[in-house]
Amino acid sequence: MSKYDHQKIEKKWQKRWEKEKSFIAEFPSEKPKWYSLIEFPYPSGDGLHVGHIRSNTAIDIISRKRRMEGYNVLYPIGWDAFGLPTENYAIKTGLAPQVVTKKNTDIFRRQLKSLGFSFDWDREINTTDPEYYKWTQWMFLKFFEKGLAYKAKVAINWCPKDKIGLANEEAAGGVCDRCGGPVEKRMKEQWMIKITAYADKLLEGLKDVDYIPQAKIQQDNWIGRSEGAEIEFPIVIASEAKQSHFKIASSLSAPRNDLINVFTTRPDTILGATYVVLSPEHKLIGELENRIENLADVKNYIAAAAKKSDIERTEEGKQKTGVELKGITAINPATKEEIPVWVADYVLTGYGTGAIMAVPQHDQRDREFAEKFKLPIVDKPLVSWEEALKVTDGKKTVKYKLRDWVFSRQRYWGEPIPLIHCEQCNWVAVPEKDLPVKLPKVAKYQPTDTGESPLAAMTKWVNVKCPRCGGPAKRETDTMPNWAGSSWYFLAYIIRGESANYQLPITNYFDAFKYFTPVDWYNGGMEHTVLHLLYSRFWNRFLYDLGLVPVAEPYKKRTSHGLILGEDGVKMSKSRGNVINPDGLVKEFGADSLRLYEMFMGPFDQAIAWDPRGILGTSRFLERVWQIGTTKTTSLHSQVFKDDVGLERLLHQTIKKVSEDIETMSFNTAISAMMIFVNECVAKQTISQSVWQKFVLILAPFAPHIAEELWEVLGNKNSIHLESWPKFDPNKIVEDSFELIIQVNGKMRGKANVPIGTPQDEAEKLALEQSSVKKWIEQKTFKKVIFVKDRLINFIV
RNA sequence: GCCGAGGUGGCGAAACCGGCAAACGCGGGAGACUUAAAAUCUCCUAGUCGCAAGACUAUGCGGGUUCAAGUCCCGCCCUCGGUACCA
Repeated sequence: MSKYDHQKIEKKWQKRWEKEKSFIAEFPSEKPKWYSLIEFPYPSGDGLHVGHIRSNTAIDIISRKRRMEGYNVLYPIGWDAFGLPTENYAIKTGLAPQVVTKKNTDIFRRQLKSLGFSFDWDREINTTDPEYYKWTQWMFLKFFEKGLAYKAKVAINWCPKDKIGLANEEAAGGVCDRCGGPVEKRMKEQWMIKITAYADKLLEGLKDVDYIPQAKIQQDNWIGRSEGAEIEFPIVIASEAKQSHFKIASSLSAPRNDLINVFTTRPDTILGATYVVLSPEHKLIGELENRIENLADVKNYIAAAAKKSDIERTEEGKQKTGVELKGITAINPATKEEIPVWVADYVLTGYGTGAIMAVPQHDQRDREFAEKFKLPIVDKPLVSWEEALKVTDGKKTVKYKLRDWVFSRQRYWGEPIPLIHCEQCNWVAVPEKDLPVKLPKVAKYQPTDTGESPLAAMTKWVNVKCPRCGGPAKRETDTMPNWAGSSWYFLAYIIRGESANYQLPITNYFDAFKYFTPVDWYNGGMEHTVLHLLYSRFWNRFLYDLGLVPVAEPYKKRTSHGLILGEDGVKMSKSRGNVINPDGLVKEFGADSLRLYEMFMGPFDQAIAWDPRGILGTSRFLERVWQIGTTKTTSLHSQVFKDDVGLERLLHQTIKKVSEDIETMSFNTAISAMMIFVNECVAKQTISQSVWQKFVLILAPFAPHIAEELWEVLGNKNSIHLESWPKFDPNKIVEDSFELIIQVNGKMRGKANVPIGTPQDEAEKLALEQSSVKKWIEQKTFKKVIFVKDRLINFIV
């Protein structure tokens, strides 16, 4: 009896897989394809997180099972390496982000390989590789070319002390996380991408995909399509003659400063509209400035609102704030009544028209506001939509919550936006032959104190000739958001398999796309189910509309894993000191034990706290498997065993359970079923080889190293991943008896072991023979007997 | 606030379509083996009352539907994810 030497055996098989290129996806191939995808990691300086292992193992299990089922599996890996943490590290240490990224990805690669994931390492990608971002830039230029990229003024977080723009995370709670000072809002010109033009397509696409329902709902709600109406409320200015301003707009298209255009999803409630509310950023306020009698109050209020984020504005719950615009009123176009106009930050600029008609009788928020400021709440009858629109001259419109994508960052560590600004020609695309526009080396990674990216200081790099007219021009110095590179990476893996340096043009890869896409199963975190998923669906849909990719929806199926929290039940973080380093666990218990524990620890889709003792259970389980596999079967090779019907039945039940549970990601119960099987084997003197062999096969996707070794011990020459997935025999899983539950008035009073298929009359007879049942029934009369076949009998007395 | 998910023993959890609540594992207890310890193996382990047979109470809280509710319905409370520049 020798102990299982995980260190030696795991290394042995990892070497062999690498040498034999066991997990390389082939193209072209006669086999059916299977494309498994995990969200490629951000290579942070902290090293691999145990959470990565959870998601990677789950999809590894599915990928390995699919190979055994005869598929040509693509399960790729790469690095989503642009982003803030690396940049901030570079700012602090002066080390180039390129160098830091190289170091971090080397660590991640070694760690991932030590866990035996069946990745196709030949297709490894890195979003910060200029050959990779050449494509990201090329695709951005397609958006530009099609008029979907445009410039607009957008509010950013600005620290007036540090003189830099801040990410939302760096400005949490309205405080700069560098200096602790207050953060302001500042308007800045940014590149935008018109994702809103795809709102309906993105909604429709959801109908055809197999996402977990909450992911679909989140996407649906985020896009937030709502049908309503725009209705214009004429303005009355107290200081002027009222009559002259009492008019309905003749043209709805031209913006006018004597009307407030509101958006409502409930035009039918118009008779109850008792005031109008503008968002603090509404431009009418500026235009009517000299007519507002309490201008100082209004300006104070607007300044205070500017300091809050949208979330802060609305989350202060029932404490609504606002200021009336004194001297200005509006006319309800349906009732012709003069009603007050307020400014309040519960109305958001970005949604609808930035102005609402308040109907406190029908809307909770309006009611709270009205109650607080003693505004009238009237109960007027509803009218039909048609009537409302007719009497107000309003028009039906569709609005979306979805806003356009802010695509600029004033940062170094991102893809340079490949545009050049020329005084004569305005914005001009960098010609395809000049891509990629590489990130130049800079001395400082800190944004400049005008809020521009550090690239702006590279005058040599910035000043170029206009590609169109040859005149003096300047490069765009903004870079792209981290979302850019991850929006199309599932295509990059396919390209990378055909061309190591991702040669353009994209049309070369259409056949490979046709074979491999869509991704058959994409797993990721719930934290990505809105933004990343939506951005990449949009990006792919855009390429599809250009005829460059063959499928409209990139991901056929989407599932989500739960976060792994620290032992203390909170998110793992360096500062809390609750981070688990997988290296030590792999060394002490082995990759298979760790993989198994992470799959066994709880339901895959739920957040769970790390239990440092939990791995002991799966490690003991594997040790038992090893002992059985090396003593109870192999030493008795040539012997003929009497069939053990009970164990064979359990084997087939286990194959069924494990096969099904993998598909529903119920890995914890699959492992529990395998434990039950192994516990049963422990009690046996000998186990027939044919039974044991099948068990090793179903264990293989979970614990591939030990399974390979035991497979070899059984006398097999080929790797276990070349074998077929075992099928259960439906005839062999059937039990012949079951425990009948006997209830009286719904309470369990007895049990009886009876054959499957026992009819009601027999069950009744058997039940009433039991003294423990009888005493609850004696001297009472039956009202009813409920009989559930092969399960229970319930006497109502 | 809004959108989404969750709440079951000392702990992680299981429970198909409404049908024995607590499978499997961790921890704990007792025993075997051992000079001893570790490892391993066997048994016990929701709570209360009871000598016992057993009875009662239990799935965040309060109601409801049902022969029967962890599961379905209504109303709350708490925790987590997202909230558009963390990824």
